[in-house]
Amino acid sequence: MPELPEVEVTRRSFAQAIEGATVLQLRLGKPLRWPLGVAPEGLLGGRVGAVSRRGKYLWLPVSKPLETGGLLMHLGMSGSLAFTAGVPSLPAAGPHDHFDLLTDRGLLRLTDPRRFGAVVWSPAQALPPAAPLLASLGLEPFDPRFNGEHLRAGLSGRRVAVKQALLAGDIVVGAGNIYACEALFLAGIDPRLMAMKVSRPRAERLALAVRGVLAQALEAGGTTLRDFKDAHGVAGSFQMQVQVYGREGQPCRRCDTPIRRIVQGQRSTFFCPQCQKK
DNA sequence: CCGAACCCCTGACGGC
DNA sequence: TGCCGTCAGGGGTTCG
Repeated sequence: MPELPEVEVTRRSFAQAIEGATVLQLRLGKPLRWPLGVAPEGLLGGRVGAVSRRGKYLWLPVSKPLETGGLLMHLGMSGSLAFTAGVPSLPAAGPHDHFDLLTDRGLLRLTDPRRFGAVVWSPAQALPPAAPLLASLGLEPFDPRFNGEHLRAGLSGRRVAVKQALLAGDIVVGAGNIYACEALFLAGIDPRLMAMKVSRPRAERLALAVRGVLAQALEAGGTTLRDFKDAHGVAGSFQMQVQVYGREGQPCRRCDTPIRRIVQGQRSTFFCPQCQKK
């Protein structure tokens, strides 16, 4: 469910509140994608640092006098984080609450029905770029180095559809299924176009569209199609601005042609057959 | 190395 | 109501 804007909105909604907190208790529910990788007691007494983000991963540093590391968290398809200030002890956990970090500032709780999400301990001081999970990630969309040239270089030589190349996340991170569809619409590019056939000027447009749509979504607090909420339970509103995603059969907002839905790499793609060209 | 298929898991929804 | 197929905002792993 969460793409970069939702993850970043989540991060911003609790980073300040939890920074400097002391870990009092850690409770695990059902297993997530991978084991935590550290004994929960090992984090007790640790101090929470500044929460950061890489792609759709959150990094929550926890330092102790003798050891230091952090929690690398991913929300998968159905995960969300909630931070409740001033919780004195662990409240009862629901069937989908799989990770609770109780601190002296409040409770950080990961709820994830499908359990595609993850919380993994990494014994690193800062967000570890070499961590296996992060090693092959592309540039951040707001990194000044992410531009049309970078995108064109990343797409070159690839025989997959441009939509799938965007989703792969090794050129630029953060655009998931919604925003990849939206960016391709904004750039006027048919999602089925082979990646290597995207011209230089179109790569420029696409880079701007990717960055633009993610920025807009961020500003709108993310997209809430069904259940996204930030760490304080606030929903996003970008769904109001969506041009193609989830709009199969409905008229294109620009030209009235019915939006089409196709399947690429086992995932739905929505596009306007009139506005988006090969 | 690349690309495609498969898989993890649960819930919601539409059709019969 | 109940059952079944389909779909879902991600992405690592495996196979050809």
